[in-house]
Amino acid sequence: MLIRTPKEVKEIKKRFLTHYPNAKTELNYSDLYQLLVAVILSAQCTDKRVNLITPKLFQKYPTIFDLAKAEVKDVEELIKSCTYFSNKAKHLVNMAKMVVEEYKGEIPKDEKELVKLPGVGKKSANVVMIEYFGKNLMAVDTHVFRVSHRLGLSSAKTPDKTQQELTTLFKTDLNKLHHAMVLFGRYICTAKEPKCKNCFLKEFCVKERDT
DNA sequence: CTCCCGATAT
DNA sequence: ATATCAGGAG
Repeated sequence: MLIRTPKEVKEIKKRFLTHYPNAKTELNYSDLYQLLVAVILSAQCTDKRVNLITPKLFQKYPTIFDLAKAEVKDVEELIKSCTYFSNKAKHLVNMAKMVVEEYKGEIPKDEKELVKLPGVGKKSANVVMIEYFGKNLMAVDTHVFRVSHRLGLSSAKTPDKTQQELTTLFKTDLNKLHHAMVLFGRYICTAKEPKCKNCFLKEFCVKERDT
């Protein structure tokens, strides 16, 4: 269902883009391998925490080939301050093994292939496509999902559906909008106590606190 | 739909 | 002490 008029959508889009002109991920990385690892670790975990973990991890495993040969227990030790560390340690090593064995060590460059990797779901694959390859895609994480609902841009019950709706509504600059909406959700339209005083989209808030 | 499961704010 | 944050796999 469409709550926002096309004119309102345009205005919301414009404000996101002007308030966050240079939005990008807050994950630290220096190449595609590091970005993919950081994104896998960031599932249900804050970027801040991931950034605390990755320096030592990348020092011990500088390339995907090193990670493919790693002991899961050693990886666990390095990422244990991260939520679901046990699953993620397995995913990281298995992901690296798959890339080495099935893709000659070359991390795939499209979403369809990325999603096949252990620990990589739709949101993570989209984030990599947006961040590294600059693709015009909308990735829907918990922030984008919440913000979309509060702004009346989506009433979908699943992130997948919200992604389709946002893609249809915005059409262009989806990658920039993704980053902008994440930052907006993380620092202003927060899950718990939204900073409504600092909100530059107040007038579009449906004021329904889900959950 | 359940499990996974640490850190931080309250 | 407890509620809340934050995605993917089986």
